[in-house]
Amino acid sequence: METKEPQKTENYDPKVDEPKWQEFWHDNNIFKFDPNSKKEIYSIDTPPPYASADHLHVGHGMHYSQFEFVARFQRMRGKNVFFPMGYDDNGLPTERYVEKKYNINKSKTTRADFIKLCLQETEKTGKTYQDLFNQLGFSVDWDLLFHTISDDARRVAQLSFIDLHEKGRMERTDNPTSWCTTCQTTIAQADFENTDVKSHFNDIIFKCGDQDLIIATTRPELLPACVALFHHPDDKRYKELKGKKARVPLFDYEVPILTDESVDIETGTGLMMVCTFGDKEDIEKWRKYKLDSRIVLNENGTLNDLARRFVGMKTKEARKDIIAALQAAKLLINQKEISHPVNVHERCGTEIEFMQKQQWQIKILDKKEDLIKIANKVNWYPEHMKTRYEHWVKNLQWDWGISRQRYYGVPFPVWYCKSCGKVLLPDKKDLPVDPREQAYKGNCSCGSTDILPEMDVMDTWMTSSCSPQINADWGGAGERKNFIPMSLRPQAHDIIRTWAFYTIVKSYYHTKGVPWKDIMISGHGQDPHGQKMSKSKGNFIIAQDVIKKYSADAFRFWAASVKLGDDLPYQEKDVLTGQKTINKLWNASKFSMIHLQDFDAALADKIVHLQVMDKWILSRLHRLIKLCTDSFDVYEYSKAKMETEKFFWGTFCDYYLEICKDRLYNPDKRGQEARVAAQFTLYNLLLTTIKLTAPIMPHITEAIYQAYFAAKDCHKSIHVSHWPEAVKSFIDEDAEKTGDLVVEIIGAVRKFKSEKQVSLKKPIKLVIECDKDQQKRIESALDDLKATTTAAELTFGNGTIELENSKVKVSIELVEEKQ
RNA sequence: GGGCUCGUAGUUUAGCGGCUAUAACGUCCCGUUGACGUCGGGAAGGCCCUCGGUUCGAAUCCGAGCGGGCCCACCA
Repeated sequence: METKEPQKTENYDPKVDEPKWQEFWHDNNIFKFDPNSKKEIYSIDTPPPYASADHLHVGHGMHYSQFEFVARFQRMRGKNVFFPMGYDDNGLPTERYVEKKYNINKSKTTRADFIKLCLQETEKTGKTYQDLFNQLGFSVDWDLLFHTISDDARRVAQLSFIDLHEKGRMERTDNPTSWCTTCQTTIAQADFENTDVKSHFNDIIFKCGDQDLIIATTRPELLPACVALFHHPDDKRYKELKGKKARVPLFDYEVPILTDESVDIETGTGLMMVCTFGDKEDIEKWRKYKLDSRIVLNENGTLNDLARRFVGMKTKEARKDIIAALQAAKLLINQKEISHPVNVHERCGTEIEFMQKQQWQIKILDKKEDLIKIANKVNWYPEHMKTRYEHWVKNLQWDWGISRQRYYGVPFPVWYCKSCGKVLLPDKKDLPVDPREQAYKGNCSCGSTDILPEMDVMDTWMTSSCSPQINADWGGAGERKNFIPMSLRPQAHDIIRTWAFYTIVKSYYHTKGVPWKDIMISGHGQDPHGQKMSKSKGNFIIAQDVIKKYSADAFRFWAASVKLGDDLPYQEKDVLTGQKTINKLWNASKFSMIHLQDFDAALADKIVHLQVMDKWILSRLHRLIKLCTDSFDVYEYSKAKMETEKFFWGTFCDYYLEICKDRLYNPDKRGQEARVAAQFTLYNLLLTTIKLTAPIMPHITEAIYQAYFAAKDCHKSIHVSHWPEAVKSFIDEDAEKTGDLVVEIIGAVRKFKSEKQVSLKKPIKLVIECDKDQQKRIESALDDLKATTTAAELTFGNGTIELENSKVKVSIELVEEKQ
């Protein structure tokens, strides 16, 4: 294949050059995964974003950039990088997005129309994401793109269902479950979110014979659902109530009065009303004491005729009216304003209700210990994120309900026999199937042909939790064997309880193994004041806007400035610093390239006699290589970036470039050998520096590589070139000591000139007082030192003088220039 | 209420047992240096949240507290 050569430019302009290099990578298949390669595979379980956004904010860009650094590093390390992109375009998030955008809801449209709309939006958002990822310079292999609504992903999710069913992990129950009255579907514990709600504690009178019993409740609208009163067995106030019945006010029927240890004597009046179902406690007691069912809530959140004259009202409305009615009947004796946290559905903010529904669950509560153990076999970066996982698993209260009474999701591969009730599963090789659209092949074993499809779809996490299996094309024609565990799962910390957890559940149940070797967990990008970004708050900073204004490399520079796992406030000034760094890299390279025109890298290796300042900086460089490599290996890209930046700007540019100039410009004075030594050093310095920077700032480093190094370093792109090796023989402590001393003297001279307010070019007379060892050192770099400090004269005094870091005293005089 | 995490110059941060405690941005002063003014040099700026403890020695380790962020529990 012929390499396309982009046109070389004199100046580097990210607005023009970044898209050019992106095209270059694309045209030359730089990031293509090679299934036939013998190289070690490094596979990334890329987070498939929900197809439910018009724009992505800088936090998304930050998170995705952080593991993109890793992909580029591993590629340069010689790995065969499997870096896919996926879109999580099935399920409730997409449905909600569509409902909001078109102001519709599932009950007001047909399934077919709704699905069509979802698919259409899915495609649009896919395009938005692809644009962003391309603009950021993402090194994904787009041929590996997957959609969770695709046939392949459906097949995997259905295969997963059937496998779990076979393994006895799948259960169909009609246990009361959490329900969203807006989305009108069952939901899982992981879909909850907490918000503080202002409400009232209402003290309401129940009658027990002639006695008034006062119960405190926040949910008077559930009075018609009341099935019992409870108090603590040791509560003296209510001892004599045992075995008696109480009359429910307004609705006028009797409920038993029972005792249970779990009732808190201190809370409210110590008397508790149990309904079907107000909360989890109600469900427990209902089950434990086999209480009556008085289901008063409809699926859409209105009350049914058990509510008598309040029938048809929504809960909030009924609450108001029932309180008014109680007041009128003098049955409400007190009302206290409170604020309490309430579980709401994270997709729509609706308060969670409970509903008895036939649904599929994956049993997890009986395997908590195993699920914690298996997570220990994954390397967590940063490690403390594992604690969050453990706490979540320990505190789980519900099995994983995966049924959703929705349209746009992966259908269950399930039919039921109407006569015997048997669950009928398809043949695995026929997957994916859609029982809503196609008939079951064959009859039930009982002989019946009366077969009903399952109409629900699966929870969106049912698919995304299979992302490793989707990437491995489980059950597909091109199934990748030995692909799992994947090398890396990158994700943000807010979805540990969902995506990380569910993926581990699946992997453990399917294979008893881990889904990946490492997991790296990013923090959140925040607004400049450390606040969470949201559209409603108006502090939403769109990633593309920043890239457009500055550049992708500058954006990535910002994204690399925080430790893995930490939240990062968006600071425009940091992006600006990135922009300046791009400029500095280009200019330092321009200078270097001019002086490297006549340099033969291949020969130089043998003949060069390095000078002490060359040895000094090369020693530093090789320490840096070691540090960067070790850092990237444990996902500490921010450390690598910071140290490289410091070295490049503060040591390479500020000192070495100044030191070597005299040798480069004046070979007649300094000798050809001294010049070649400087060239050799410069060549290695620059090439190594841009390689170390390449994962973070891929565009500018590619531009520099192509402008000079590609032909010599012999790779099509810097991003498939070899990551630098830290070579021990370059570590030279003696040279470092000398170099540091020289640098310190240069610093002293600069300070002197600055205080005298003269140009750094101004000639001086330099007298250095130091010991013999130091004198020897300085003499070994004498010409470089004189040139850099523009010292017309340099002499040594005698004796050791204690001053500054190296205990050397320097006296400096300005030399009057002859006109 | 429980857990995790963070608290260092005006801002964002490095350091995580011993240096006069990093650096960048901002501020102030200076510099027509042949890569770069998107630059170079210099300066000012810090009770390293508070209080205890461990230690010869604490920004760093431990305990308590205060204050942010996140996660979870709390709906009677």
